[in-house]
Amino acid sequence: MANDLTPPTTADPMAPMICFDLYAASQAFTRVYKPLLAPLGLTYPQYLVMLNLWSDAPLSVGEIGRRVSLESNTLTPLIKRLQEAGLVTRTRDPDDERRVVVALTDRGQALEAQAAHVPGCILEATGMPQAEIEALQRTLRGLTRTMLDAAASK
Amino acid sequence: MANDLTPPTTADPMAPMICFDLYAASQAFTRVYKPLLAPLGLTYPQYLVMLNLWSDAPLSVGEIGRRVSLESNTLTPLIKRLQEAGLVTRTRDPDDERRVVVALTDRGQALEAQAAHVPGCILEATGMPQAEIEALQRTLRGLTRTMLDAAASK
DNA sequence: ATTATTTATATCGCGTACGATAATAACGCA
DNA sequence: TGCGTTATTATCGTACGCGATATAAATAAT
Repeated sequence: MANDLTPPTTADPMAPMICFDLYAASQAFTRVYKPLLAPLGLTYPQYLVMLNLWSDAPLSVGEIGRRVSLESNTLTPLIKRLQEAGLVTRTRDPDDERRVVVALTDRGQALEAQAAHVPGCILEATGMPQAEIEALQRTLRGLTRTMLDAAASK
Repeated sequence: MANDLTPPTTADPMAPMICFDLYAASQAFTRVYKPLLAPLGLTYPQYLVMLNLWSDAPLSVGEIGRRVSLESNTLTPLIKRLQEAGLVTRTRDPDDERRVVVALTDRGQALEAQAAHVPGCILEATGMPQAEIEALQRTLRGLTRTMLDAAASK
């Protein structure tokens, strides 16, 4: 650790931090999403949940969680906020009283049309051709799987 | 055990979400970092701050914020926790009383050696050769810049 | 059938993120 | 000099993200 001549100034401690680059890119997306989603009254995680409901509602809390990689400790309050906003309903599944089924209200359903322009705006903001984006997605998914496996095998 | 990699359904609403892939990859890193940093008593954002202090302490709050892309609303409580842990000191800059200068304590300084193995563990967990990681970093940094420019120009 | 285990949500606490705002110090200029 | 402006940090409120734990329903085991 102690060395008197190595230059700490030239070595940027953030330079090798791939995780930081991922974080920064993710935050940059959030900034682009925010002005698009704010008029709809949605945060980005809420938008991800609504995307899945627009596609496949009704869905249980657990099924939503599997799709957006969140668990009930995050999803329960998030979905309650969507409920308070009048976008979804939460009801116990009669066939399995453990489950809570989330469905769209008319207002929640109607919001889909108002959000239709969002994906195009995001794609445009990336400034990358679709093929390059898909290549990046493949790289990221492979990396994610490798990291999760590493974390699991400990 | 929350995990979904490839969409088995035809119309997966998450499929085109590059932002979600970034988020998932970032979370995967967090899971690998956590068991490495927990013995040091650090969270990942705290580790990023300490990295910069190990390299260039003392640093003002604003300078740290510029390096880790966080502002005082997040950094002030974070650094106070580092202070309560006995790792750093916070003092007003006599030359400019607006600034708060963050410096390392002996314990904070000593922690660098205990964290020396972390970057290597992360690199190993990615399973990617250094060159490929650097290529990914370049892609992400370009994308980040483009997105931030898009957000600013709007 | 009773008990044990698993599954599905919910609750709690801590630590980020971040927009909005406040408080104080330093600076620019008439 | 005085005063408006900018810069730096802190405070507040809302919303995630997640580990740990709790609760209740469904299922498996004995």
